Amino acid sequence: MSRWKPDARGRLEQAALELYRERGFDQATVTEIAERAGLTERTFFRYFADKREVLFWGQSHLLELYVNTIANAPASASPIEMVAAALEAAVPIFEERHELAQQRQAVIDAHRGLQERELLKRNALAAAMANALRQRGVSDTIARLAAEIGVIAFTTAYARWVSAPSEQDLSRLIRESLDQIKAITAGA
Amino acid sequence: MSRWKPDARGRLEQAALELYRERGFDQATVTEIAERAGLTERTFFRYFADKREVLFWGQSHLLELYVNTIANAPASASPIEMVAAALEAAVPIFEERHELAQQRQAVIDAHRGLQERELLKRNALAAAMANALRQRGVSDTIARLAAEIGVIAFTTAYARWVSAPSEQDLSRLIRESLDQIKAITAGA
DNA sequence: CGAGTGATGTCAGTCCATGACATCACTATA
DNA sequence: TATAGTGATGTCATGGACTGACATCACTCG
Repeated sequence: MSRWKPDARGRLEQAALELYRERGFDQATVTEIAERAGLTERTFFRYFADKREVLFWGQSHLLELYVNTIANAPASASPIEMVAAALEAAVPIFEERHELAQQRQAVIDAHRGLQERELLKRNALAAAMANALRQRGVSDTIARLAAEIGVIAFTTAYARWVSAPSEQDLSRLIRESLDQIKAITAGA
Repeated sequence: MSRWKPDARGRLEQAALELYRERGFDQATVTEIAERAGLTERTFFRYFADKREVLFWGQSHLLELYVNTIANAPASASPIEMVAAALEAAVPIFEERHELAQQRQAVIDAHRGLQERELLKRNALAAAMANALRQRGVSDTIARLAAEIGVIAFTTAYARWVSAPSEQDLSRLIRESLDQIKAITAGA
Protein backbone atom coordinates (compact mmCIF):
# COMPACT_ATOMS: atom_id res chain seq x y z
CA MET A 1 0.00 0.00 0.00
CA SER A 2 1.33 3.38 -0.89
CA ARG A 3 1.70 6.14 1.54
CA TRP A 4 -1.34 8.20 0.45
CA LYS A 5 -4.72 7.40 -1.04
CA PRO A 6 -4.63 8.18 -4.75
CA ASP A 7 -6.18 11.12 -6.60
CA ALA A 8 -6.22 13.73 -3.88
CA ARG A 9 -7.30 16.37 -6.37
CA GLY A 10 -10.26 14.33 -7.55
CA ARG A 11 -11.35 13.59 -3.99
CA LEU A 12 -11.24 17.29 -3.18
CA GLU A 13 -13.26 18.15 -6.30
CA GLN A 14 -15.93 15.64 -5.40
CA ALA A 15 -16.09 16.58 -1.73
CA ALA A 16 -16.40 20.25 -2.66
CA LEU A 17 -19.22 19.69 -5.14
CA GLU A 18 -21.07 17.59 -2.59
CA LEU A 19 -20.76 20.13 0.17
CA TYR A 20 -21.61 23.08 -2.05
CA ARG A 21 -24.76 21.22 -3.05
CA GLU A 22 -25.64 20.16 0.47
CA ARG A 23 -25.31 23.48 2.26
CA GLY A 24 -24.46 26.08 -0.32
CA PHE A 25 -21.14 27.59 -1.23
CA ASP A 26 -20.92 30.07 1.63
CA GLN A 27 -21.84 27.59 4.33
CA ALA A 28 -19.25 25.03 3.26
CA THR A 29 -15.84 25.71 4.75
CA VAL A 30 -12.60 24.63 3.14
CA THR A 31 -11.71 22.74 6.31
CA GLU A 32 -14.86 20.64 5.94
CA ILE A 33 -14.16 19.90 2.30
CA ALA A 34 -10.64 18.82 3.08
CA GLU A 35 -11.79 16.66 5.98
CA ARG A 36 -14.34 14.90 3.80
CA ALA A 37 -11.57 14.18 1.32
CA GLY A 38 -9.33 12.89 4.10
CA LEU A 39 -6.89 15.80 3.82
CA THR A 40 -6.21 19.13 5.46
CA GLU A 41 -7.15 22.67 4.53
CA ARG A 42 -3.55 23.43 3.64
CA THR A 43 -3.49 20.67 1.06
CA PHE A 44 -6.69 21.97 -0.51
CA PHE A 45 -4.93 25.25 -1.20
CA ARG A 46 -2.00 23.43 -2.74
CA TYR A 47 -4.28 22.00 -5.43
CA PHE A 48 -6.63 24.94 -5.90
CA ALA A 49 -5.82 28.61 -5.76
CA ASP A 50 -9.03 29.35 -3.91
CA LYS A 51 -12.35 27.97 -2.81
CA ARG A 52 -14.00 28.70 -6.16
CA GLU A 53 -11.38 27.27 -8.42
CA VAL A 54 -12.18 23.72 -7.37
CA LEU A 55 -15.29 23.83 -9.56
CA PHE A 56 -13.41 25.01 -12.65
CA TRP A 57 -10.10 23.26 -12.66
CA GLY A 58 -11.41 20.53 -14.95
CA GLN A 59 -11.91 23.06 -17.76
CA SER A 60 -8.20 23.57 -18.20
CA HIS A 61 -7.82 20.89 -20.85
CA LEU A 62 -10.78 22.22 -22.82
CA LEU A 63 -8.68 25.22 -23.64
CA GLU A 64 -6.04 23.03 -25.17
CA LEU A 65 -8.62 21.27 -27.31
CA TYR A 66 -10.02 24.55 -28.64
CA VAL A 67 -6.58 25.87 -29.47
CA ASN A 68 -5.48 22.68 -31.21
CA THR A 69 -8.63 22.50 -33.27
CA ILE A 70 -8.13 26.03 -34.52
CA ALA A 71 -4.47 25.35 -35.20
CA ASN A 72 -5.40 22.37 -37.35
CA ALA A 73 -8.40 23.86 -39.14
CA PRO A 74 -8.24 23.89 -42.94
CA ALA A 75 -6.67 27.02 -44.36
CA SER A 76 -9.77 27.65 -46.42
CA ALA A 77 -11.93 28.16 -43.33
CA SER A 78 -13.02 31.63 -42.29
CA PRO A 79 -12.26 32.77 -38.73
CA ILE A 80 -15.78 32.11 -37.51
CA GLU A 81 -15.73 28.66 -39.12
CA MET A 82 -12.52 27.82 -37.29
CA VAL A 83 -14.13 28.88 -34.02
CA ALA A 84 -17.26 26.87 -34.78
CA ALA A 85 -15.10 23.82 -35.45
CA ALA A 86 -13.40 24.25 -32.09
CA LEU A 87 -16.69 24.49 -30.23
CA GLU A 88 -17.92 21.44 -32.10
CA ALA A 89 -14.84 19.44 -31.14
CA ALA A 90 -15.54 19.92 -27.43
CA VAL A 91 -19.16 18.80 -27.57
CA PRO A 92 -18.51 15.14 -26.68
CA ILE A 93 -16.73 16.15 -23.48
CA PHE A 94 -19.90 17.81 -22.29
CA GLU A 95 -22.33 15.23 -23.57
CA GLU A 96 -20.59 12.51 -21.57
CA ARG A 97 -21.32 14.40 -18.36
CA HIS A 98 -24.78 15.84 -18.62
CA GLU A 99 -25.80 15.12 -15.04
CA LEU A 100 -22.56 16.40 -13.56
CA ALA A 101 -22.94 19.54 -15.67
CA GLN A 102 -26.41 20.10 -14.28
CA GLN A 103 -25.32 19.71 -10.68
CA ARG A 104 -22.33 21.92 -11.15
CA GLN A 105 -24.32 24.60 -12.95
CA ALA A 106 -26.96 24.68 -10.23
CA VAL A 107 -24.27 25.45 -7.68
CA ILE A 108 -22.77 28.17 -9.86
CA ASP A 109 -26.12 29.76 -10.62
CA ALA A 110 -26.79 30.07 -6.91
CA HIS A 111 -23.70 32.13 -6.15
CA ARG A 112 -22.52 35.44 -7.55
CA GLY A 113 -18.89 34.75 -6.79
CA LEU A 114 -19.01 31.54 -8.77
CA GLN A 115 -20.68 33.27 -11.69
CA GLU A 116 -17.80 35.72 -11.65
CA ARG A 117 -15.31 32.93 -11.88
CA GLU A 118 -17.24 31.29 -14.67
CA LEU A 119 -17.12 34.51 -16.67
CA LEU A 120 -13.38 34.76 -16.11
CA LYS A 121 -12.89 31.24 -17.43
CA ARG A 122 -15.02 31.98 -20.44
CA ASN A 123 -12.96 35.07 -21.04
CA ALA A 124 -9.79 33.02 -20.88
CA LEU A 125 -11.20 30.64 -23.46
CA ALA A 126 -12.03 33.52 -25.77
CA ALA A 127 -8.56 34.98 -25.33
CA ALA A 128 -6.92 31.64 -26.11
CA MET A 129 -9.01 31.14 -29.22
CA ALA A 130 -8.27 34.68 -30.36
CA ASN A 131 -4.60 33.95 -29.97
CA ALA A 132 -4.88 30.75 -31.96
CA LEU A 133 -6.67 32.64 -34.71
CA ARG A 134 -3.93 35.26 -34.77
CA GLN A 135 -1.41 32.52 -35.36
CA ARG A 136 -3.46 31.47 -38.34
CA GLY A 137 -2.95 34.94 -39.75
CA VAL A 138 -6.19 36.56 -38.65
CA SER A 139 -5.89 40.22 -37.71
CA ASP A 140 -5.98 41.09 -34.02
CA THR A 141 -9.39 42.72 -33.90
CA ILE A 142 -11.12 40.17 -36.09
CA ALA A 143 -9.58 37.37 -34.06
CA ARG A 144 -10.86 38.79 -30.81
CA LEU A 145 -14.34 39.48 -32.10
CA ALA A 146 -14.69 36.09 -33.78
CA ALA A 147 -13.61 34.32 -30.59
CA GLU A 148 -16.03 36.34 -28.48
CA ILE A 149 -18.90 35.63 -30.85
CA GLY A 150 -18.09 31.95 -30.65
CA VAL A 151 -18.11 32.02 -26.87
CA ILE A 152 -21.48 33.77 -26.83
CA ALA A 153 -22.96 31.23 -29.19
CA PHE A 154 -21.61 28.41 -27.06
CA THR A 155 -22.72 29.95 -23.78
CA THR A 156 -26.26 30.48 -25.00
CA ALA A 157 -26.48 26.97 -26.39
CA TYR A 158 -24.91 25.43 -23.30
CA ALA A 159 -27.36 27.18 -20.99
CA ARG A 160 -30.25 25.71 -22.91
CA TRP A 161 -28.65 22.29 -23.09
CA VAL A 162 -27.99 22.17 -19.35
CA SER A 163 -31.41 23.35 -18.26
CA ALA A 164 -33.29 21.13 -20.67
CA PRO A 165 -35.02 18.22 -18.91
CA SER A 166 -34.45 15.83 -21.78
CA GLU A 167 -31.07 15.72 -23.37
CA GLN A 168 -30.77 17.68 -26.60
CA ASP A 169 -28.18 17.82 -29.30
CA LEU A 170 -25.64 20.40 -28.15
CA SER A 171 -24.08 20.71 -31.59
CA ARG A 172 -27.39 21.65 -33.12
CA LEU A 173 -28.03 24.25 -30.42
CA ILE A 174 -24.64 25.84 -31.09
CA ARG A 175 -25.30 26.03 -34.80
CA GLU A 176 -28.69 27.57 -34.14
CA SER A 177 -27.12 30.26 -31.96
CA LEU A 178 -24.56 31.09 -34.60
CA ASP A 179 -27.28 31.35 -37.22
CA GLN A 180 -29.30 33.65 -35.00
CA ILE A 181 -26.30 35.88 -34.41
CA LYS A 182 -25.81 36.09 -38.13
CA ALA A 183 -29.45 37.07 -38.59
CA ILE A 184 -29.29 39.70 -35.84
CA THR A 185 -26.27 41.47 -37.25
CA ALA A 186 -27.39 41.18 -40.85
CA GLY A 187 -30.68 42.82 -39.99
CA ALA A 188 -29.06 46.03 -38.74
CA MET B 1 -20.82 72.54 10.53
CA SER B 2 -22.55 69.24 10.24
CA ARG B 3 -21.56 66.21 12.17
CA TRP B 4 -19.70 64.41 9.37
CA LYS B 5 -17.69 65.50 6.37
CA PRO B 6 -19.86 65.11 3.27
CA ASP B 7 -19.66 62.45 0.57
CA ALA B 8 -18.19 59.56 2.51
CA ARG B 9 -18.76 57.26 -0.46
CA GLY B 10 -16.89 59.53 -2.85
CA ARG B 11 -13.99 59.91 -0.42
CA LEU B 12 -13.74 56.16 -0.10
CA GLU B 13 -13.78 55.73 -3.89
CA GLN B 14 -10.99 58.24 -4.34
CA ALA B 15 -8.86 56.91 -1.48
CA ALA B 16 -9.22 53.39 -2.85
CA LEU B 17 -8.22 54.31 -6.39
CA GLU B 18 -5.21 56.20 -5.07
CA LEU B 19 -4.01 53.36 -2.89
CA TYR B 20 -4.62 50.70 -5.52
CA ARG B 21 -2.50 52.77 -7.88
CA GLU B 22 0.22 53.48 -5.34
CA ARG B 23 0.82 49.97 -4.05
CA GLY B 24 -1.37 47.64 -6.03
CA PHE B 25 -4.70 46.11 -5.08
CA ASP B 26 -3.37 43.32 -2.88
CA GLN B 27 -1.05 45.52 -0.88
CA ALA B 28 -3.71 48.08 -0.03
CA THR B 29 -5.76 47.13 3.01
CA VAL B 30 -9.30 48.25 3.58
CA THR B 31 -8.24 49.75 6.88
CA GLU B 32 -5.77 52.00 5.06
CA ILE B 33 -8.35 53.09 2.52
CA ALA B 34 -10.82 53.95 5.25
CA GLU B 35 -8.21 55.85 7.23
CA ARG B 36 -7.23 57.92 4.22
CA ALA B 37 -10.90 58.79 3.77
CA GLY B 38 -11.18 59.68 7.46
CA LEU B 39 -13.42 56.71 8.25
CA THR B 40 -13.18 53.19 9.62
CA GLU B 41 -13.02 49.81 7.94
CA ARG B 42 -16.54 49.01 9.11
CA THR B 43 -17.93 52.03 7.33
CA PHE B 44 -16.18 51.03 4.10
CA PHE B 45 -18.12 47.79 4.14
CA ARG B 46 -21.36 49.64 4.71
CA TYR B 47 -20.91 51.45 1.39
CA PHE B 48 -19.30 48.68 -0.65
CA ALA B 49 -20.00 44.99 -0.51
CA ASP B 50 -16.32 44.17 -0.83
CA LYS B 51 -12.91 45.57 -1.59
CA ARG B 52 -13.40 45.27 -5.37
CA GLU B 53 -16.79 46.85 -5.63
CA VAL B 54 -15.45 50.30 -4.80
CA LEU B 55 -14.06 50.55 -8.34
CA PHE B 56 -17.35 49.63 -9.99
CA TRP B 57 -20.07 51.25 -7.98
CA GLY B 58 -20.12 54.27 -10.28
CA GLN B 59 -21.34 52.11 -13.16
CA SER B 60 -24.69 51.53 -11.53
CA HIS B 61 -26.36 54.48 -13.21
CA LEU B 62 -25.03 53.48 -16.62
CA LEU B 63 -27.33 50.52 -16.49
CA GLU B 64 -30.30 52.78 -16.06
CA LEU B 65 -29.27 54.85 -19.06
CA TYR B 66 -28.95 51.79 -21.27
CA VAL B 67 -32.33 50.47 -20.24
CA ASN B 68 -34.09 53.80 -20.72
CA THR B 69 -32.57 54.30 -24.13
CA ILE B 70 -33.81 50.92 -25.30
CA ALA B 71 -37.22 51.55 -23.78
CA ASN B 72 -37.52 54.79 -25.75
CA ALA B 73 -36.06 53.61 -29.04
CA PRO B 74 -38.28 54.00 -32.10
CA ALA B 75 -40.48 51.00 -32.77
CA SER B 76 -39.05 50.70 -36.25
CA ALA B 77 -35.55 49.93 -34.92
CA SER B 78 -34.19 46.39 -35.03
CA PRO B 79 -32.91 44.84 -31.79
CA ILE B 80 -29.28 45.46 -32.63
CA GLU B 81 -30.11 49.05 -33.57
CA MET B 82 -31.72 49.59 -30.19
CA VAL B 83 -28.64 48.23 -28.48
CA ALA B 84 -26.38 50.42 -30.62
CA ALA B 85 -28.45 53.45 -29.65
CA ALA B 86 -28.03 52.60 -25.97
CA LEU B 87 -24.26 52.26 -26.27
CA GLU B 88 -24.15 55.53 -28.15
CA ALA B 89 -26.13 57.30 -25.46
CA ALA B 90 -23.54 56.46 -22.82
CA VAL B 91 -20.56 57.69 -24.79
CA PRO B 92 -20.48 61.22 -23.31
CA ILE B 93 -20.24 59.79 -19.79
CA PHE B 94 -17.00 58.11 -20.74
CA GLU B 95 -15.59 60.90 -22.85
CA GLU B 96 -15.84 63.32 -19.95
CA ARG B 97 -13.55 61.12 -17.88
CA HIS B 98 -10.85 59.81 -20.17
CA GLU B 99 -8.00 60.17 -17.68
CA LEU B 100 -9.93 58.62 -14.82
CA ALA B 101 -10.88 55.76 -17.12
CA GLN B 102 -7.24 55.17 -17.95
CA GLN B 103 -6.16 55.11 -14.32
CA ARG B 104 -8.99 52.85 -13.31
CA GLN B 105 -8.39 50.47 -16.20
CA ALA B 106 -4.69 50.19 -15.42
CA VAL B 107 -5.57 49.05 -11.90
CA ILE B 108 -8.10 46.53 -13.18
CA ASP B 109 -5.77 45.16 -15.85
CA ALA B 110 -3.17 44.47 -13.17
CA HIS B 111 -5.41 42.22 -11.08
CA ARG B 112 -7.28 39.05 -11.94
CA GLY B 113 -9.85 39.53 -9.24
CA LEU B 114 -10.74 42.93 -10.59
CA GLN B 115 -11.02 41.58 -14.11
CA GLU B 116 -13.47 39.06 -12.75
CA ARG B 117 -15.60 41.77 -11.26
CA GLU B 118 -15.47 43.77 -14.46
CA LEU B 119 -16.78 40.79 -16.40
CA LEU B 120 -19.59 40.36 -13.91
CA LYS B 121 -20.61 43.97 -14.33
CA ARG B 122 -20.51 43.65 -18.10
CA ASN B 123 -22.66 40.58 -17.80
CA ALA B 124 -25.15 42.50 -15.68
CA LEU B 125 -25.31 45.20 -18.33
CA ALA B 126 -26.00 42.63 -21.02
CA ALA B 127 -28.70 41.02 -18.91
CA ALA B 128 -30.37 44.37 -18.27
CA MET B 129 -30.33 45.28 -21.95
CA ALA B 130 -31.70 41.87 -22.87
CA ASN B 131 -34.51 42.43 -20.45
CA ALA B 132 -35.27 45.84 -21.90
CA LEU B 133 -35.35 44.30 -25.37
CA ARG B 134 -37.76 41.65 -24.20
CA GLN B 135 -40.11 44.35 -23.01
CA ARG B 136 -39.99 45.79 -26.49
CA GLY B 137 -41.32 42.48 -27.75
CA VAL B 138 -38.06 40.86 -28.80
CA SER B 139 -37.91 37.10 -28.24
CA ASP B 140 -35.84 35.84 -25.36
CA THR B 141 -32.98 34.31 -27.31
CA ILE B 142 -32.66 37.15 -29.80
CA ALA B 143 -32.74 39.65 -26.96
CA ARG B 144 -29.92 37.93 -25.12
CA LEU B 145 -27.76 37.49 -28.19
CA ALA B 146 -28.28 41.06 -29.40
CA ALA B 147 -27.37 42.43 -25.97
CA GLU B 148 -24.25 40.27 -25.77
CA ILE B 149 -23.14 41.32 -29.23
CA GLY B 150 -23.58 44.93 -28.22
CA VAL B 151 -21.50 44.44 -25.10
CA ILE B 152 -18.72 42.83 -27.12
CA ALA B 153 -18.70 45.66 -29.60
CA PHE B 154 -18.56 48.17 -26.79
CA THR B 155 -15.88 46.32 -24.85
CA THR B 156 -13.62 46.03 -27.86
CA ALA B 157 -14.09 49.68 -28.76
CA TYR B 158 -13.64 50.82 -25.17
CA ALA B 159 -10.38 48.91 -24.78
CA ARG B 160 -8.97 50.66 -27.82
CA TRP B 161 -10.29 54.04 -26.71
CA VAL B 162 -8.77 53.72 -23.22
CA SER B 163 -5.37 52.54 -24.34
CA ALA B 164 -5.04 55.07 -27.15
CA PRO B 165 -2.54 57.80 -26.33
CA SER B 166 -4.50 60.48 -28.16
CA GLU B 167 -8.18 60.68 -27.58
CA GLN B 168 -10.29 59.06 -30.29
CA ASP B 169 -13.96 59.15 -31.10
CA LEU B 170 -15.51 56.38 -29.03
CA SER B 171 -18.71 56.39 -31.06
CA ARG B 172 -16.83 55.74 -34.24
CA LEU B 173 -14.91 52.88 -32.64
CA ILE B 174 -18.16 51.28 -31.51
CA ARG B 175 -19.66 51.50 -34.97
CA GLU B 176 -16.52 50.02 -36.45
CA SER B 177 -16.72 47.06 -34.08
CA LEU B 178 -20.33 46.42 -34.96
CA ASP B 179 -19.50 46.55 -38.65
CA GLN B 180 -16.68 44.08 -38.16
CA ILE B 181 -18.92 41.70 -36.28
CA LYS B 182 -21.38 41.87 -39.14
CA ALA B 183 -18.62 41.07 -41.61
CA ILE B 184 -17.34 38.17 -39.53
CA THR B 185 -20.70 36.45 -39.24
CA ALA B 186 -21.76 37.18 -42.80
CA GLY B 187 -18.58 35.62 -44.11
CA ALA B 188 -19.34 32.28 -42.53
C1' DC C 1 -37.25 69.68 25.67
C1' DG C 2 -37.31 64.81 25.04
C1' DA C 3 -37.80 60.91 21.76
C1' DG C 4 -36.30 59.19 17.80
C1' DT C 5 -33.10 58.64 13.59
C1' DG C 6 -29.27 57.55 11.03
C1' DA C 7 -24.37 57.73 9.97
C1' DT C 8 -20.54 56.25 12.15
C1' DG C 9 -17.57 53.82 15.63
C1' DT C 10 -16.09 49.78 18.56
C1' DC C 11 -15.43 45.07 19.37
C1' DA C 12 -15.32 40.23 18.81
C1' DG C 13 -15.41 36.60 15.89
C1' DT C 14 -15.11 33.46 11.54
C1' DC C 15 -13.10 32.02 7.60
C1' DC C 16 -10.00 32.43 3.59
C1' DA C 17 -5.40 32.35 2.25
C1' DT C 18 -0.29 31.97 2.66
C1' DG C 19 4.54 31.43 4.42
C1' DA C 20 7.76 28.63 7.11
C1' DC C 21 9.01 24.56 8.70
C1' DA C 22 8.32 19.41 9.98
C1' DT C 23 7.36 14.59 8.71
C1' DC C 24 8.25 10.34 6.60
C1' DA C 25 7.24 6.60 2.98
C1' DC C 26 9.41 5.97 -1.10
C1' DT C 27 13.42 6.07 -4.64
C1' DA C 28 17.89 6.17 -6.52
C1' DT C 29 22.43 5.31 -6.29
C1' DA C 30 26.93 4.39 -4.50
C1' DT D 1 22.16 -2.17 2.03
C1' DA D 2 23.02 2.25 3.90
C1' DT D 3 22.10 6.85 3.05
C1' DA D 4 20.88 11.03 0.93
C1' DG D 5 17.33 13.00 -1.35
C1' DT D 6 12.35 13.88 -3.03
C1' DG D 7 7.75 15.13 -2.81
C1' DA D 8 3.10 14.90 -0.95
C1' DT D 9 1.23 15.99 3.13
C1' DG D 10 0.77 17.95 7.90
C1' DT D 11 1.34 21.60 11.61
C1' DC D 12 1.57 26.13 13.16
C1' DA D 13 1.28 31.05 13.07
C1' DT D 14 -0.35 35.07 11.00
C1' DG D 15 -2.76 38.65 8.37
C1' DG D 16 -6.52 40.45 6.25
C1' DA D 17 -11.50 40.35 4.42
C1' DC D 18 -15.91 40.41 5.95
C1' DT D 19 -20.02 40.28 9.46
C1' DG D 20 -23.07 40.69 13.46
C1' DA D 21 -24.19 43.06 17.73
C1' DC D 22 -24.19 46.91 20.14
C1' DA D 23 -22.71 51.88 21.38
C1' DT D 24 -22.48 56.81 20.31
C1' DC D 25 -24.23 61.24 19.56
C1' DA D 26 -25.29 65.40 16.45
C1' DC D 27 -29.32 66.42 14.37
C1' DT D 28 -34.47 66.65 13.65
C1' DC D 29 -39.13 66.82 14.64
C1' DG D 30 -43.19 67.12 17.31
